[in-house]
Amino acid sequence: MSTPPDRRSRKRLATRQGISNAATQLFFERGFDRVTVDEIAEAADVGRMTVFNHFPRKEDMFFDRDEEGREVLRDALRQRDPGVSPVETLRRLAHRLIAERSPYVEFSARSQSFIRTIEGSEVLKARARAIRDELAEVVSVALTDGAGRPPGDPDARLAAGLLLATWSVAFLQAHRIFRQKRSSAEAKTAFLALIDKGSLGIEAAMAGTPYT
Amino acid sequence: MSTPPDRRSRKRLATRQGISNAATQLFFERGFDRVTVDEIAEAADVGRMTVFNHFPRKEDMFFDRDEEGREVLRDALRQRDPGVSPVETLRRLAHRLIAERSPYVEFSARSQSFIRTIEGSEVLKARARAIRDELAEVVSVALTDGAGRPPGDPDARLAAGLLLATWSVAFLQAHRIFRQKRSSAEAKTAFLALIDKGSLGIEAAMAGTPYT
DNA sequence: GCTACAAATATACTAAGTACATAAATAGAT
DNA sequence: ATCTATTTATGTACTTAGTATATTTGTAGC
Repeated sequence: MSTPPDRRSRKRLATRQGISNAATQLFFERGFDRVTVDEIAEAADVGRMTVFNHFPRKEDMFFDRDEEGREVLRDALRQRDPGVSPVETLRRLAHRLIAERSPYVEFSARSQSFIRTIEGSEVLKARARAIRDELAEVVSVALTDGAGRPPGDPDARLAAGLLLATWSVAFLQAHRIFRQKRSSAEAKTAFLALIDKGSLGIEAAMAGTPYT
Repeated sequence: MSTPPDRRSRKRLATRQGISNAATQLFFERGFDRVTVDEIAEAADVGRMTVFNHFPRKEDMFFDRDEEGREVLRDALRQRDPGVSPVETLRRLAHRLIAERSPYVEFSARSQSFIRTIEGSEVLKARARAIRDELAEVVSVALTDGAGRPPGDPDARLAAGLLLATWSVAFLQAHRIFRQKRSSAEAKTAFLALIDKGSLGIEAAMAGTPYT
């Protein structure tokens, strides 16, 4: 979050931010598929190759903070209370994110345009699914790490898959509720209810494994 | 499965099959991304536009039977014993598919090249994820239909998401086991063990809903 | 054989992404 | 302050998937 020391890095970051900002605005205005990379380069006042230099794929300009999400999950599991199961730890993380009004679980008019932009593009939906799988991999590795087990343990993979499925359904459903009822409170309630329900099931599935 | 009556349809189907066969062989030989549509057209001895006429996207030539999978799930849930829960119905379907040596749950050298081709291409992995979501949607709709509930019910979506996550992890894990141990029997055992474990958790999560 | 229609094909185009070469800016040393 | 090495930005040319549109060819029904 802090500004890098040398000018070179600062300028590089500024260029990147400029591209990201220009791209995001255009995507929100006209939809991801109706914006060309040439237009983004034009709007950001940089060369076309510079765009691809910072963002290998067009969709990376939209999802430019996916590493943050991975970190949140890793941190939560790394610093977990040994007396609390990983699944319960992530359930509590969901409640904490809501309580702290984290932007990750914000259900508002602004977050709606984000979701609607994704839903309007097959490319963005594909990337969102890929990120979901990447997050499941992070959780799976964190689970085996925490339990002193080799990575790739089938039970860890199952737990991680079920967890991300739960979060994914809860997240999307909360956004649907907000869209229908225009109520952030109801969306959050629905989100947590689904997280709790899913977590309960996962704990049951994992009974007897080192991840309980 | 039966041959259509008129010559026109037969020829159309033959053309389609020819393209699909040529494409599949090339994909297996060199990997999906290393085969161009022009080469496929050449190999199938048709024009390039004919290829896109039958398969809107390149990846549709690889996954050309995804509708079958949807049908299997729909049928299983439609014809289920009312005394048996949907989750249990699908758990039994998994066991039946294995018992009947269904090609959907075949773990062999042949199925390995299929999986390896997918894993070697981001495009194919993306399509596989999309199909997973489509299957979840099918299950979700079947669940609400069967329970006389409006589609889009959050609990149904959660159950469907958890189910597909379970099947997906079980499927991939079974293929990993086969790759490591070269044993179809061990792969199948691992597959069913994960299906059973996941199903157990889903039943627990859904306790109290109409889907139990 | 004539007409209607559907399938196959040709041509021309758009846009993402890659390969490769070059120019400009900056850091670090003298 | 200037030279040098390195990083960043950029230009040019290319590949490939996918689309739009028109045209040809083959088949069905009369």
